[in-house]
Amino acid sequence: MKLSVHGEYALRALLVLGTHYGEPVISIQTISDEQKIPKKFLEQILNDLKRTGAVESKRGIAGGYRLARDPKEITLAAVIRHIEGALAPISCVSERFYEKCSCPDEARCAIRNVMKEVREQIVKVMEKVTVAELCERSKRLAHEPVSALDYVI
Amino acid sequence: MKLSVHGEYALRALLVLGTHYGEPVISIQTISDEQKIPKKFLEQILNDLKRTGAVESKRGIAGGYRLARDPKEITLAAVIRHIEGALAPISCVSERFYEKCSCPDEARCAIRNVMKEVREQIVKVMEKVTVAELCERSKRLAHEPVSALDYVI
DNA sequence: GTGAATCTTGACTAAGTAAGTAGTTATTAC
DNA sequence: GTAATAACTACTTACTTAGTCAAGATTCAC
Repeated sequence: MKLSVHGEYALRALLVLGTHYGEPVISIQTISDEQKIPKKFLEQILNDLKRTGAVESKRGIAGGYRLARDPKEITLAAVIRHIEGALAPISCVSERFYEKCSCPDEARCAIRNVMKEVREQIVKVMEKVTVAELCERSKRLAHEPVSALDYVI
Repeated sequence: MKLSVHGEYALRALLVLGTHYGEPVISIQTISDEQKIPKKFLEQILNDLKRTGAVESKRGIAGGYRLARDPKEITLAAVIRHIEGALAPISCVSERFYEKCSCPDEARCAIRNVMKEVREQIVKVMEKVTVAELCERSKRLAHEPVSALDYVI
């Protein structure tokens, strides 16, 4: 049920680009430093994001990346779907990456029935949250006293 | 965000064992036939399930498997956690499989904040649904007319 | 134009996971 | 006690993931 680092890094990169939205471009180096992501690996990921149309790049000495669209219009669901594929826990309940599974009667499969619920819940959150929302949360969290934050051990 | 086949097969096997709850034991062969799961692969999975305490086995000529506990007490969450590990999409929001991630300030990480919501939603469904519930759904779905079922293409 | 900084592309690799196979051990009917 | 059946254990193969390396292309300051 896990997101790959690939997907996680993509979100982290978008968060950085989102907070600097409006500025010309941000270099890979800056993102890499800020989020502690291996630079060469990050290059690949930003390239993926570029192919999906989330970011655009500028080459050369003052080059870098920036969001290609309004951060309000980039949902986490869309990003993850492009980078990782299905959000659904099993592909027989995925709407965009549907694949038939081996169970004898898919339409009457109880597991599929449950997983459809899980999928809906995941999509509900990921579709709602945009890069803009992510940035707002980040800002809000930065101002909250540490005691108010909930740690998970 | 996907469940592995391992986890899926485990649930399918438990569904079979659940519907035959009360009977002495069910052989791997039967489960394999009923759910079209490669037999030898299924052996491994049932073995895993045995180690987690969900099923118990009987060897020899009339051997097989049966649920070790009341199907009402076996939640999908518990099964998947044992077979696959964390339900959470990233391990820094997992309660039982927590791992520190590389982000600079975990407590104030916006992505973590969102993923915590996703995790909660997943857990909510998976914790609620037990093997007994799965069997009921299966029975209910079997009796519904095909037209009432929603197909996903 | 030269050089330095940056993105771009592709191949490469090491490690881990998934899926499946083969052979072994225990139980019981006869 | 032997043979059949079924659980159990260990191993293999292929694929994916996470990350590196190297060479190339573009832009801009000077």
